[in-house]
Amino acid sequence: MFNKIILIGRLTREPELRYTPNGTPVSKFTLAVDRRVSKQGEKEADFIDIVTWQKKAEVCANYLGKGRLVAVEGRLQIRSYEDNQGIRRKAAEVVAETVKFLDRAKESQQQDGEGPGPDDFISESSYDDTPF
Amino acid sequence: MFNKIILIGRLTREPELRYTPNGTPVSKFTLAVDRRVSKQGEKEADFIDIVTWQKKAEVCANYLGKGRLVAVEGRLQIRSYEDNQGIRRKAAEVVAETVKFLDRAKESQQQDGEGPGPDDFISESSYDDTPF
Amino acid sequence: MFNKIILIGRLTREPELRYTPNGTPVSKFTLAVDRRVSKQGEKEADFIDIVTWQKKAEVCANYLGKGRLVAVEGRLQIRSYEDNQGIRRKAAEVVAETVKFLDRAKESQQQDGEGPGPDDFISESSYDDTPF
Amino acid sequence: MFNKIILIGRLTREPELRYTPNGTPVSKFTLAVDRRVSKQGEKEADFIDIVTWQKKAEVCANYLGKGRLVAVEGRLQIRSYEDNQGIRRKAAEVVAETVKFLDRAKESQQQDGEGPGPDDFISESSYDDTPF
DNA sequence: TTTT
DNA sequence: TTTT
Repeated sequence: MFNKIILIGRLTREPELRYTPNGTPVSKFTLAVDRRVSKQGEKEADFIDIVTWQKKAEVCANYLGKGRLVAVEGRLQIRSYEDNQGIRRKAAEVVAETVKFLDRAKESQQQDGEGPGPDDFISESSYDDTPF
Repeated sequence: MFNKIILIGRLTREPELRYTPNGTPVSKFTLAVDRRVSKQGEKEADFIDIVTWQKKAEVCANYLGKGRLVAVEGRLQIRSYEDNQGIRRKAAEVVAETVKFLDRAKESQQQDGEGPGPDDFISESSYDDTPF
Repeated sequence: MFNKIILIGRLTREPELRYTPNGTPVSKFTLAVDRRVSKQGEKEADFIDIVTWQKKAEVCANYLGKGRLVAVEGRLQIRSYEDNQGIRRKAAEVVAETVKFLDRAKESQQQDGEGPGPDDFISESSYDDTPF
Repeated sequence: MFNKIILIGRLTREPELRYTPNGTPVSKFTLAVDRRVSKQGEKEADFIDIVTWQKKAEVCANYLGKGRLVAVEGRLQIRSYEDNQGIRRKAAEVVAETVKFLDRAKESQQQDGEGPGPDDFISESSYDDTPF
């Protein structure tokens, strides 16, 4: 009925971009979201899978890379499936509605020109091409 | 770094209450969070596991039951573990900081008097006995 | 860059519905959002102005009334204006993207049939007719 | 009953730090939160007042400055008061529970050593000294 | 000005 | 495995 999650964290790897049979772009990446640091100072993190669709998927794949700091707004989705050994598993992933870039790419990471920086927004409404 | 989730949904079962070896109460339940209804009107839901600690755990166990409507605010936690067949699994659960009751218990569900209703809050701060 | 607010509270009055010169429906109402109850038990609330546009505005005006419990998701907007005495004022209002009905209308409040209840959602995406 | 706001924006000025008669630190600053950029590309922002208390107030005053990028989590509070001309006014402000620094201070802004950077959190729970 |  |  209501399902909203907001995360700030860093990408643990390059986003991977795929296309569904009918050509819809999907990109996936994982966010390391640090937990409150404990008194002893050990750093712990939750590694949270993110999925984005459509134009956002392509923008993320083009401009984001390992280590980049982003804010993600979306909903938590739980999928039940069978892995290739026939084991029943559950997957939790955040379907991103908005991905905000909070730092700039390092020189070495840049692919084509500047790309969006900390003042730009990759959101459903601005890049919207969703057919639903 | 930032991890906040807000859910509204219904309990799929009675909360289960346990105690850690040192006596800390923990309660667990599952929330059915309906997704946006599709055009064809089929209802789909995400079944999201919730964990609460301390006093909140006891209040939830005492007053909540199957079918009750609640709002939960907390953080998404991803744990990695090995099940009893030695299979590596990941568990996603929401650690609740606040649980708000959005409807009243049915007559038959009430256990002891009225219990909290839609204007009461079960939160970290109001019932707080956390030692950390 | 990111601006998201989530409120649960009760309407302090009937929503008022207007139309802009070009015919866009706008409805406004105020939400009483109770603060954490203090130890002494005095109840305090924030009275927060809500604005909704388009179809949502009409649905809210048709089905909501004084005392109804709702969840609102939106963004906080600060407008600066001059009142009719020429005094510079600032207005804070929440532009609602989603309004969720969390209780049912009382018999006496119902206008036409049942209307949406605690499992229905009035949201941008479901009732969308926004031209932007 | 539930009141949660999450903002990402930049400080429009240095935070101002005061103390209540009984010595509690309070700091105030304003956040410029850019709205979705319109098609025509004109930049608009909401200027939102933030209040922080206790240790957080001092940390913000010590380490934040004009232009810094932060994430704020808190609740929206509406206060009614009379200004010094006797005009009835309403003030909207966000009482911050958590302030997260999303960029590093510029060389010239640094006051004492490094200070918190994009991986640190100034939150109720970590710096907590609240007597309530 | 305010809701249960 | 699932709630209204």
